[in-house]
Amino acid sequence: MGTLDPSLVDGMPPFADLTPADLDFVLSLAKPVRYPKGTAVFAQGGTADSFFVLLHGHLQVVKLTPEGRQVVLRYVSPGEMFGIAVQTGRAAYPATAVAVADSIALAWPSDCWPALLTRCPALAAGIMRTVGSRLDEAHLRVVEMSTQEVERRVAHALVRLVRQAGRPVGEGIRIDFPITREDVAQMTGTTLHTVSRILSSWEQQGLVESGRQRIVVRDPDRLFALAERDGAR
Amino acid sequence: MGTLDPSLVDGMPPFADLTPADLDFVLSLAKPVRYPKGTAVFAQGGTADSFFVLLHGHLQVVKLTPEGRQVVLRYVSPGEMFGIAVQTGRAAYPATAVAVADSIALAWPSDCWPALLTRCPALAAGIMRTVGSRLDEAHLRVVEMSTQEVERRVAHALVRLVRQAGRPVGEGIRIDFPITREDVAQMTGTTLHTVSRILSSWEQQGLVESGRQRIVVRDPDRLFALAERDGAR
DNA sequence: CGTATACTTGAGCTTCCTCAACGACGGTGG
DNA sequence: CCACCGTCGTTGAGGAAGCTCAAGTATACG
Repeated sequence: MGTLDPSLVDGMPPFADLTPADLDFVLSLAKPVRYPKGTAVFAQGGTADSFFVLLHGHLQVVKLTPEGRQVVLRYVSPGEMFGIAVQTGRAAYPATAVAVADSIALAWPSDCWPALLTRCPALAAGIMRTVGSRLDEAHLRVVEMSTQEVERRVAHALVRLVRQAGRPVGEGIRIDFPITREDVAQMTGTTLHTVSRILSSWEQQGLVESGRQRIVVRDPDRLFALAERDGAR
Repeated sequence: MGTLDPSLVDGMPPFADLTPADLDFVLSLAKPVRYPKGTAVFAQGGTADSFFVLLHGHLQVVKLTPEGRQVVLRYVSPGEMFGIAVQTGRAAYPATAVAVADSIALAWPSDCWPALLTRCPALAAGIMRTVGSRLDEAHLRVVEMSTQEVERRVAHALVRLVRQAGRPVGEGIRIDFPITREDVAQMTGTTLHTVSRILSSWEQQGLVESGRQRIVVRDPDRLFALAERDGAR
């Protein structure tokens, strides 16, 4: 059995700076795995025995509170690493990753991380950058939740989704995976009712066009303005 | 001029695993700097030309929004690293660090990080763990702000402060640096008024005892229960 | 002793959540 | 192909948590 095609991870930040030989080595340790829609890649609290790069599809990363409430931490798009708990010295995954569309990921066993690291020290820097930008995003979200009202937070969430998983369609940009009002609510710390009202209002203003598990942004500029601009009506 | 006393960083996680010789090397590149109360160690947006370990005192790390609102990201206590932006590949500090008490820090020039890394690769893992746990904390805070009411968030903030900077006094544990209602509000995403009301109410219940820039927790157990327990009164 | 900064407390109001009911879409099986 | 049913979405009414506005009071520092 040959090694995987290097073009699979073409241009993915952590692997971009590797020599072809090193890349081959890295890929030789990985296994591609399919995750049909609805299946979990790993579960919060489970032993962190692998880390991943998403090749195809979309994942939702959720955190469950002791009281049973869910919060969506982020969505994973192709090209992104996820499940990188070993690298941060954690034995267990701090959240659950679920495929929201049929997905394929490359999986590395956690215990090959030391070998990878000695062979390609540059990987460490790449991971550091990744974790660093996750930290920035998390801090940004804390600031947002501390200072902005719900409508603006929802606008911001949609902007991020469009940037990350936007797919141009007829008249607008569509979020490229099924997403419910409840999902958006769990991203923004509100309720599905409030999200529904906001989307309804935006729909009347021609800002978005949405339906069952489907959101199409028709006017990205105005949405962006809503997210960024001052409380100015 | 000799090198710094290794006992300065005794038991500080990122340096714990270094050989005495390596530790000497690391310390030879650092300079101790004093930051009187009220002065900034670095400012948000400024070039990240140094990284630090706090030796003495306490810092507040704040993020400023475009609209001019402040959010307190964390407090730094002795032994903790801070300003580690180079390590995550950032050119500028994402937040401002201000001394809330007279403080002393060890400062390394950012450009000596590569040299440090080649000499002591183990440092990378230590930093990764640090950044990883910051990420966990940030995510925890997002979850908290999404799901818990203000009183509980304030309780949680106080618990963390007690753990991190609690100093036993006569009858209780005191937060070991000046902290205002406004500061607590900026940690929890609320207003100084609400914090004031909550502390007043807790004071009447004998839970805390507080005054101008001063908070003493008299009953840590009950405070902890307030922070962790279900909405059960 | 005066002034600046921090804290307290009340009253009213806004935002958003909760509760409730209904409507619509889409997949499944007859 | 149609009817059914589960899931998702919409919308209204009421209420509560916490913010805003507004005084007024204490504490430290010069």
